[in-house]
Amino acid sequence: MAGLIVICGPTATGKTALAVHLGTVFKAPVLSADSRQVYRGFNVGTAKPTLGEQAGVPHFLIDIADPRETYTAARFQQEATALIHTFHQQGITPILAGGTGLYIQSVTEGLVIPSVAPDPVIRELLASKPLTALRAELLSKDPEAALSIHPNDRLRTSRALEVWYTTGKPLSSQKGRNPPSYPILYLGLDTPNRAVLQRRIESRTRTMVDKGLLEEIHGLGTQYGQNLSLLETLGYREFRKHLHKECTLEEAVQQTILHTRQFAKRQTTWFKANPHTLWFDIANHDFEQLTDKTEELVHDWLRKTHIEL
RNA sequence: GCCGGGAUAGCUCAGUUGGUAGAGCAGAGGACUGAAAAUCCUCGUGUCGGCGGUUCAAGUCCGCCUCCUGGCA
Repeated sequence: MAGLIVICGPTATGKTALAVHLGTVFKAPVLSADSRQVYRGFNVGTAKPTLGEQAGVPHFLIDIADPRETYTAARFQQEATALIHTFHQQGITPILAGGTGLYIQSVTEGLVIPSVAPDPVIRELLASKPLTALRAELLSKDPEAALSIHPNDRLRTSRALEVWYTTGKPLSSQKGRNPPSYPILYLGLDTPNRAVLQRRIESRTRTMVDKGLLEEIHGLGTQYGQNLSLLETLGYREFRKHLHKECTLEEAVQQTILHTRQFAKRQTTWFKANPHTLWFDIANHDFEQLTDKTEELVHDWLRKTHIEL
């Protein structure tokens, strides 16, 4: 019997460090659940685990996509699920750690994602039409989806239509859940003290600059072209403006901090919805206390769920 | 010193012929099924710089004062 240990929480709370620590202690591989760390070349700006961190514990689902392709939640689900299955066959309980809520949920709740791959042609067509027209069309084709999607949400409206066009069936009838049967332990890192998180985000942003974020962005731009859409990613977008002389370095830093804080809030909202998560306030614990407590919890959980290492 | 411009929500500013005020950004909360570091929703009482005056009624008109700001000296 094997299970899964999830480490979730907003950005800059120390998920990576905790995952590496627990992975080392329990000899568990770490699966990253991060929609940007999957891409090769996006290292500094995504706070990707360093080679040193990855050396002690095997990491997966990092550097598995080319920046020119579009990695998706469905693909993540397939790859993560396959990895977990493989580990379980060896009696290994892996750690799934990251900040992309949808990616984690796709695995832990076994989301049944309609199997319609993004179609660039359809998307381009939909992008050219006024949103009200898309909305009206969706209301007639898939009223259930239309009513659950806000009229201003172009992205979701388009997606629902894309599913309709390619399958002839409504998106709403193709969604579902098929949760896995193995036990899952959810550990969450966050803090109600927003000032603490703000400081961590600020220092991390400045550290990224010191570690060569600007050089990384420049390199990606020359390697893949300036219209690489991934360069619009939070933290890359802002500093790219500075590289293009559209703002000062400090302005880019401030914008990044601001946007990261707003992003962290969205992550918090997402993860809060899971009632099973055991939360740890990073403002009240130093790293050692955190590792002690979580180690103990993992031990208890392993015993309780009859998981052997 | 003289002549202008300004002072309204944390910030930048709207405010029509007088009827006790509203946008963007910030902030707070929320949603989320093949783009998710994306996309989207909800939330606005503030001595309208101060004191007087005119008026049924003043952010809005008049006077004085304070503080910014541009020009001329």
